[in-house]
Amino acid sequence: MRCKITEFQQEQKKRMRSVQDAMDALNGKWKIAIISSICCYGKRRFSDILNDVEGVSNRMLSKELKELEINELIKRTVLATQPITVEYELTDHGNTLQTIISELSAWGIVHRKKIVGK
Amino acid sequence: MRCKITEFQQEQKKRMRSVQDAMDALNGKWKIAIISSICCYGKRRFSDILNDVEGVSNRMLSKELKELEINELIKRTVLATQPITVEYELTDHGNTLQTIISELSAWGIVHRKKIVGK
DNA sequence: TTGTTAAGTTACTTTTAGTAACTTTGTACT
DNA sequence: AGTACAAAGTTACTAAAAGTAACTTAACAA
Repeated sequence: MRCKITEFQQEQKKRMRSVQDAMDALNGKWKIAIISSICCYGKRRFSDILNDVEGVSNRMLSKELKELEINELIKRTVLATQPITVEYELTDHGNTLQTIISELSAWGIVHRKKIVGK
Repeated sequence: MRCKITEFQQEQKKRMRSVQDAMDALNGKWKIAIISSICCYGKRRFSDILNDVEGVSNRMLSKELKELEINELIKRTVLATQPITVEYELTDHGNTLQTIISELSAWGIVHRKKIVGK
């Protein structure tokens, strides 16, 4: 019987847990795409994001934006225009995702070449 | 009427598309966690991954592993032990996800401090 | 003969995502 | 005055994905 967990194994457990913590905030089919839309432009309105993110519906966009707001990754601002527009932007915390998104983008290009575009 | 799409906008579109390409390969609640389990240990058996990834069921693990194999991110090897064991390891292509996973792990730690562990 | 192990699969239920139509508020057109 | 349109959603309903629990297969050990 194993009585002592190695330091290495404990490290892996921590690593696994933190990866899951990240994914809990970013799960859902559209979140990363939504963040990258907002990220690219700085500020972005509901209908702009709806256009940027191919395939997302207004229902899903609304839902995912709410969850991103709860996780303090984006900030929602209602503008007193006519008709009203709503602007979304990344919080400082949301901005810390920039490197991850850049790398995902780079990886996506390689992956498409390898799998999709054979 | 806008007749010319700016170069900047075209760049963003490409960026968005490649992010989606990446996410298409990595979607599903458990894929990233599964990859990081295999990645940490080099080679990992079905039951090991089942243990590493907290909350995943054997049904889901089986399904996600199949999809990862289709996307050529992991390699499956049946060993002639008794009872048979199956080893999973990252392909070269799968290994290119290492930096993304490390960054997700680092981000997850920061995020937990900010949101969960307040 | 019964039990155990690894790596799954099957049948069934619950949760999540997708679709399409509707809402609200003010402005512009006829 | 009546109709239409726009932005940012919401609602009711359907389809797809994920979760649960029990079952399978093959070989070996008690």
